[in-house]
Amino acid sequence: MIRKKVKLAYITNDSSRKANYKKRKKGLMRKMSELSTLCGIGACAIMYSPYESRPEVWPSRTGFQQVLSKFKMIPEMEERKNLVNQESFLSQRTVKFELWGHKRSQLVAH
Amino acid sequence: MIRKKVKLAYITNDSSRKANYKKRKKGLMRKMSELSTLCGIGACAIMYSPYESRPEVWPSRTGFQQVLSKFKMIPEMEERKNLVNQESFLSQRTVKFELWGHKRSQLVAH
DNA sequence: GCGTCTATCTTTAGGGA
DNA sequence: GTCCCTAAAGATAGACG
Repeated sequence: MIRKKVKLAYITNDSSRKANYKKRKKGLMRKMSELSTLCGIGACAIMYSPYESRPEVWPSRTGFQQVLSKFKMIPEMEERKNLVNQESFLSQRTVKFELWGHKRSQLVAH
Repeated sequence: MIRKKVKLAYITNDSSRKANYKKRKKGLMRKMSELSTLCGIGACAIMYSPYESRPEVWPSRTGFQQVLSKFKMIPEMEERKNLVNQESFLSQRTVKFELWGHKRSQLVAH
C-alpha cells in the first residue's frame, strides 16, 4: 500500500470526505484538549458540517460558552470599524456582536 | 538525546509552556485550515491565553463570525441542558454572548 | 455505514546557533 | 526571546472485516 501525500484540496468523493472529516475532527479535538491541558489555556472549537445534525463543539457546550465568555459582541463594533475599544471591554460587562452582515474585516489575515 | 514521552499535564516551566503553546497553536491552526479545506466545512477556534494580549482566532474575525452565525447562544440554552435546537441555530441571525469577567480582550484574526 | 490495523506521513520536544 | 534541525512521538490514509 502506497499512501499518497496529503493533497490539500477538497475531497470530492463523498464517503471519503466524510470519513476524513470524522477522523480529523477527532484528532483536532484531542489536540485542543492537549493544548488546553499542557498550557492551561482556555480554548474552544466549533465545526459545522453537513455530516452531523449539530455543530461539533469542543470542549463542551458549557465549556465553549465559558471560553466565549471572553468575548463581548456588539453591533456598534462594526461602526467602530471593527476595532474593539479597549476601554469598552473594561467598562462593559456585556457585548453583543452582530454576526451577520460583516463583510469586511479590518483584521489582516496571516 | 532521549526524549521523554509527552506527559499530558500542565507544563510548570514558564518558558517551556509558552514555547509549547506557540508551537501547538500553530499546528492547531494548520489542522483547522486543512480540515476546512479538505472537507469543505465551516469551523473556527479560539484560544485565549495569558501569553498573548488578545485571543487567537481562526480562521479570521470574519470567518469566525460566519461560523458562529450558525449558532445562537442564548441564556436559555443552558436551561435546556446544553442541547441546542438545530432550528434555532438556523433561524436566528444574531448570536449573543453574555459572559464576562474580561479585562482586556480583542479578537485577532489569522 | 463503522471500528480496527498499521505503514507511512506529520508534528513536535528538545536542543543548538 | 527567535529560528532551524532532527529523531521520537503522534496522527492518519487506505485497507480490511
